[in-house]
Amino acid sequence: MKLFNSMSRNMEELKSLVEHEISMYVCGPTVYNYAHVGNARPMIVFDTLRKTLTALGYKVKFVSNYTDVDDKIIKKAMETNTSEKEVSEKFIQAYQNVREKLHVEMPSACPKVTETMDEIIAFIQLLVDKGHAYVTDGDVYFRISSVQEYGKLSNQQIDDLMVGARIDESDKKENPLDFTLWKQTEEGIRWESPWSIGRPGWHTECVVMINKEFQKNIIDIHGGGMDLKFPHHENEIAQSRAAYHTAIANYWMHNGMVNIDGEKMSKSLGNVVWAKDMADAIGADVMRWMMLSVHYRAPLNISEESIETAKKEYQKVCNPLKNAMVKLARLQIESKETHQESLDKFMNCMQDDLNTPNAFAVIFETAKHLNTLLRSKECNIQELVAMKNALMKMLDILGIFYPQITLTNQDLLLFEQWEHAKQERNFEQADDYRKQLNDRGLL
RNA sequence: GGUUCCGUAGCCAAGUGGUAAGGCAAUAGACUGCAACUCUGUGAUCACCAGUUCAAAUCUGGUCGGAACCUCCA
Repeated sequence: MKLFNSMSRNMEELKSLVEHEISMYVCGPTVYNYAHVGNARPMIVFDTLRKTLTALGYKVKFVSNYTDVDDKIIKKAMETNTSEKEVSEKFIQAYQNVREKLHVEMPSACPKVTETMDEIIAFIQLLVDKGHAYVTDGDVYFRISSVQEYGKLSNQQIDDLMVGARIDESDKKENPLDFTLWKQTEEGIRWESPWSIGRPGWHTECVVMINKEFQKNIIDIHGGGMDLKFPHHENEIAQSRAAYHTAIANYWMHNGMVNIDGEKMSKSLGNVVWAKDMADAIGADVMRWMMLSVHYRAPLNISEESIETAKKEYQKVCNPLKNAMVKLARLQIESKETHQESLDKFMNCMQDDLNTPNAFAVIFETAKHLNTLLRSKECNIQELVAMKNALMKMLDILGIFYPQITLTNQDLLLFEQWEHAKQERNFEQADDYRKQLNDRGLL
């Protein structure tokens, strides 16, 4: 498996820490609203990576967090006159629903900030003790200057970052780039700590959760959206370096952003699309199809046209699959025989940094092969079985579902009647049978 | 201002040194009782300029155009 590592900006062969096992973590959402289609992309991308690795024989432990403590959640709670817990619980549930809807396998664990508070406080204390963090008026800040290689992931020089850094409340910070580990607060949900009553900063939770969930200071893969590279992931690395001298993960993966009709999705533009709405409107399979038909690192533009194309393509692949299933069911042939060559070709694409566009080309090729077999007079049944099974396995790895066909005795009879009627050139009758079969979803 | 990425047929999109995958659309055929499904054929020299090389879409330099991040958005 080759992966593009954002840290080295190079393609690298994946070597796991433990043979045949992969530990991976993907930054989850702040649960103050529904998941939008931008949130859906990392869900689908990393779920596909997980499925691919599993297919390659790895045992994958996949963790993704929920940030359930944040200014936005507090704001929402105050606005709606509820508690932070009610807000976060609601949207965590909504997020889980979206996962389910999109055929995304549930993570091995979904830690929450509120349930990791003791560890977070202990971790901050560790940083303070080691001199990597300092306390000012009840706030705790990370001391950027205390670690080497700050800026390596995002490939930025500290001096350059300084130029763009926001200079406010800097009277409290030694350096404008120092980030908050703990913030003293007067309102909203808050916890007692050695420094003040307050809340943790955003960048600490992921490091702590990784350490806690995996019981390790370093994991194989850390993923998230491009926009998290800086400062979030950079800050995670800084903290891990400070505490444990590791970069927290060996491979950093970042998915590209989603645009709607060529524009960035944002609240101000008013073009935010909720993942659940799109899934309901076009179906999970078409949605996955669309998202995976572009390489995960490239930006993805969603438009009416790209949706229509995905729909047609998905349909085009399902048709021969369904026809093959019907044909084999009528012949009462069941076999697990798989066309290994096609499957290997597909897997090679997937192993090339998840090159799903090329993988789709193999899918189209396989579908065409099926069609050719189906329309030939002397259909090679053995090959039909093998190609059908190969195609199903490919779609399984992409998390794309397809029709499942099981024929009842009545269905079998209908097919025979239909064919008989056609032979007799009784087209009225034949069309009636055809309609019945069509209604049963068998044509 | 800094960093990164991108510009391939009408559209989407692979390929990153050896004479341009795939899909959608279009078009011409074929199959078919009709329809649907399906099959076959047809299209680009890769933004522009200069250079390196026997050889470049692929490397180098420049120009033009677009995007993201640097401001706790995946």
